[in-house]
Amino acid sequence: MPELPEVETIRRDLEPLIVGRRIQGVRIHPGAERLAVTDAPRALERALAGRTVEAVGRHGKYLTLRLDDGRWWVMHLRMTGSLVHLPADAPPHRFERARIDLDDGTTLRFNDLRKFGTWHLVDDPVEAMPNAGPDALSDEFTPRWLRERLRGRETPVKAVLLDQSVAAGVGNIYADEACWIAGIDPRTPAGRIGPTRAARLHAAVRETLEESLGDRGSSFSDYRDGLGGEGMHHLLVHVFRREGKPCGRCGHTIVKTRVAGRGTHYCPGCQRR
DNA sequence: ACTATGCCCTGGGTGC
DNA sequence: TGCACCCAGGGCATAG
Repeated sequence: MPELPEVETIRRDLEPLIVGRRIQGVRIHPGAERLAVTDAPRALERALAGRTVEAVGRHGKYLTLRLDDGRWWVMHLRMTGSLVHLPADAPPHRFERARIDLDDGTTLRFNDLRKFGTWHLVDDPVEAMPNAGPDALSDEFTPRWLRERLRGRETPVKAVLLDQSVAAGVGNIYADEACWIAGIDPRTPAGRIGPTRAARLHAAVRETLEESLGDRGSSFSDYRDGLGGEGMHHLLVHVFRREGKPCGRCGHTIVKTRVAGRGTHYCPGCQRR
């Protein structure tokens, strides 16, 4: 599942390889028509052909490619998507859903087992992400902002962390990790998190995202970076998918439960309500 | 306004 | 070995 650290790794990998490159052609493969959200597949392919990539940005889990006609190609990889730079003659991955040919003889391959990924072609990136709040690594995501968004809510604190209007880019892995770092039970009603713990949680969100980014993300299953390689951070997580194993801080056995409809991992020994 | 649930999708794992 | 079933989940739509 590419979350903020994974998408940022892809962005950094691809930026030097595709900025200034002209798109020779785009092909959305049969069966992957739903990838194209804003236009029909053939119309999207036509609109992208001939454009030059001017910048590669990111907001939350969205990749944003600025084109030379002023429009934005906004991609979301959802759970199993990847975007890999390869030579034109490299064989397709088993789950290749689309292919982009560039003017230097290289390609980008959009691979996506579950076909949940999306492409938008828009005048402004916000059109593709109407509910996106501040990026979790931006200056706009502050302890005060998080505290305000937690206040008065009955919903579990983890559900607030997963809300992209609160902190864009946090997904299931890093929500669990942030709660562990902060010593907070992910089921805790959000309104019970006071200013001190909110500040701790804010710092924990930043810490887990930055640590993972330093390790080029986490490759639990399908995630690959912009060059097709794996991240390292899944080897260093504290709780995510570590149920049955000992907590590195207190030694209690990590458990798995369900919170906000998502598999949730925490340590009952040192994460408090 | 807030909260919970279902939908999309398919490979991999489990149980019989 | 084969087959049916269930699970994973981001973002959105819908219902209560």
